[in-house]
Amino acid sequence: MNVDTKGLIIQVATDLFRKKSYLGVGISEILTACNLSKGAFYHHFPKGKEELLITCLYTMNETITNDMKAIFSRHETTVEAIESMLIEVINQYERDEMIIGYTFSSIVSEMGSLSEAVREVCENSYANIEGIYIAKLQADGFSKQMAKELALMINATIEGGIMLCLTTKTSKPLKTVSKLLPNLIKVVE
Amino acid sequence: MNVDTKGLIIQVATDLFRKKSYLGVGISEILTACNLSKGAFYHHFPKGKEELLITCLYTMNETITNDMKAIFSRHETTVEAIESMLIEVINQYERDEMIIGYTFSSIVSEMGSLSEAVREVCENSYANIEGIYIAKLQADGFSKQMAKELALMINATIEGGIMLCLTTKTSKPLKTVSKLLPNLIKVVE
DNA sequence: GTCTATACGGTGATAGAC
DNA sequence: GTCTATCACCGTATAGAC
Repeated sequence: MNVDTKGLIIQVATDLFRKKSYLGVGISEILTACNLSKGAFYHHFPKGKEELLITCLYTMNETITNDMKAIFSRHETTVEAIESMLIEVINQYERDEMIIGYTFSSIVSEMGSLSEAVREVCENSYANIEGIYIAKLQADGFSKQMAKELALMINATIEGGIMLCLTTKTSKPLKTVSKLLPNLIKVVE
Repeated sequence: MNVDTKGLIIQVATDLFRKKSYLGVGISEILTACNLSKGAFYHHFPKGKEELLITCLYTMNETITNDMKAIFSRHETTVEAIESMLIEVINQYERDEMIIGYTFSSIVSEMGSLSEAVREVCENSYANIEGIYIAKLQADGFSKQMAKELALMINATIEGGIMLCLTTKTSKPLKTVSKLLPNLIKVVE
């Protein structure tokens, strides 16, 4: 019936993992939402739930970096690109009451110490995200060293801001981040 | 035998929750580590695991804010206090390979959308932490409005930095945060 | 490639003895 | 206040029919 069962599982699982965390969602729940049975699942993911998670992380990573690259190519400077990106995240959060990208922190918190494989995928995803910042910052004229440090700061602040949005159930933290983050970049510019 | 069984449970549970996340630890595991049985546990926490978590969060919050207040009273400015605080966190992380405070993000990620009660305790804890920053920033001469925004930024950046430390298994992210965060505060000072 | 049926361990939680 | 025994349920995972 369905052309791409595996794709459906990944899509539904990614959505549920974001909403209810990885450990908070069971395979049965995912399969019920997909209208599929265990047999179908273990055919596509013989190594089970963790294999599914890692696959989800890879596709998330690809989506995020593609989105970011598109935004960053449309703007002159790093500051402008980040402001534009954050506006998009904030709008999406206010619309869906859920942040659907740019963050792997929940997975790291849950699985970072339990699964080395999962931690490495997350580390790699963050490196990709910071890579985009670094390239743009260097184009802005920052030294490679400074660009690296700033990229890390930007990544940390945005991730922290997202987490505070989830904690307070408002978009205010990300709005403040969007307002003050440019100061960090401009001060050394 | 033990003078304070409830305190022991809280202590051991807090430690395990930090190491393996809330959903990743079962009650049985906590009780084995305590050398106790279900009966003892449900005597002290009749409402079960979530009640235990909330109790742990309260004591964590108290410890963190007490530690922070002690550090902040020893230093003249916000920048100095934060630098001192981060040095402590970094040293502790390099010693124990685990961050044992200043962060509720893993709990928020896991339980924020599943339990409103837990989310509210975390929100309150973050408000307490930011309150300490705000008081010091105002003593530095910042306006109330500016102090609030800066406190949020500081909180977000440090939480994000901690999360990146866990992801990369190094203390580098927090070191960079410690180095660059003062720029954010000084630029408007 | 998808189904049904099942195995088996672990979960949170309860009841009742001491 | 702590124990043992037991509960029903859900977790992941497997086997075999179609």
